[in-house]
Amino acid sequence: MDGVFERVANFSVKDYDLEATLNSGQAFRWEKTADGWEGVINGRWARLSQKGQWIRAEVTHPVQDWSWLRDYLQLDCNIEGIVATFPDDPPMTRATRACHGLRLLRQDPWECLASFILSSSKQIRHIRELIRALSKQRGKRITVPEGRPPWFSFPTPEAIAADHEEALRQLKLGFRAPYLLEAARYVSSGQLNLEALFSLPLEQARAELMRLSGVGFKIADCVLLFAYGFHSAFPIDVWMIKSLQANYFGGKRVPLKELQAFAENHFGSHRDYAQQYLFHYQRMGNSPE
DNA sequence: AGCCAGGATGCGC
DNA sequence: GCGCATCATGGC
Repeated sequence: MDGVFERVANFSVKDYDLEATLNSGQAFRWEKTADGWEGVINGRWARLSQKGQWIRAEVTHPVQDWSWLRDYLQLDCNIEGIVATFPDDPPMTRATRACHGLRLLRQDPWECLASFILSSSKQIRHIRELIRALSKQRGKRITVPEGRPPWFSFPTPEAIAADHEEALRQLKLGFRAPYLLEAARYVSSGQLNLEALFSLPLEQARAELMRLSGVGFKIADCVLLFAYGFHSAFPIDVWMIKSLQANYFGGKRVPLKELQAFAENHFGSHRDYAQQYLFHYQRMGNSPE
């Protein structure tokens, strides 16, 4: 790729729904404006918008190689092939049709881990507010175009690790404060090597994440989905419990263990995407947002 | 007022 | 092994 340096790029896309993708509970910093979606990728401000078959990206620093953005947005994934692996049953078909174009992002592991530690027992809009406040208080101010409100990078593990539980509690993190602090100290000290998880099998990567207090099966699988791209991760939260029970168990209550076993067997080799489609479809129905 | 939110943990049984 | 209370906060 030897293009020229540009601040704007346009990408031809097929079967891509940018709004659904940025607003489906996998990333928490994207904000809708009159001109698209503003957010931060790899510590830099970006604005994304979509018109039909085109996604437009605007950044503050001239870029020659846009592969980082193609990777983040997963522009090159074969969504048709993935959808073809879904089970051929009515609920899955409904969700697939309703969420056409929804993708899984490929996010930074630390930001994703920290974000989902904070997500515990919180509504999505509260998670967004928490992360906005945390970034403002502990991140660095970054360059934005003239006239745009200030933006801050997501705080590094080092910045959090140097902090104190009580100070974090004042940012309204609640019982999540010690969890985030421990995670930051594990990562910044090298006790947990997030880069190394890319080359581990799913079960080992999951076990590594679950060494952290405050990280159980569900949060671990969210990170394995949204940052690492493990195809067999299948986080089950309250929305997925509702979805699975309503669609596959006649509305009856089912123990979590049983739901996990069902998901493991039923949703095929791309459970990652099947999960996100069911989740988003469930949340569209009676969305609190 | 009580219940719920992209949960996890520690306790009693 | 299971169910249950508890953790902190905000919105309905």
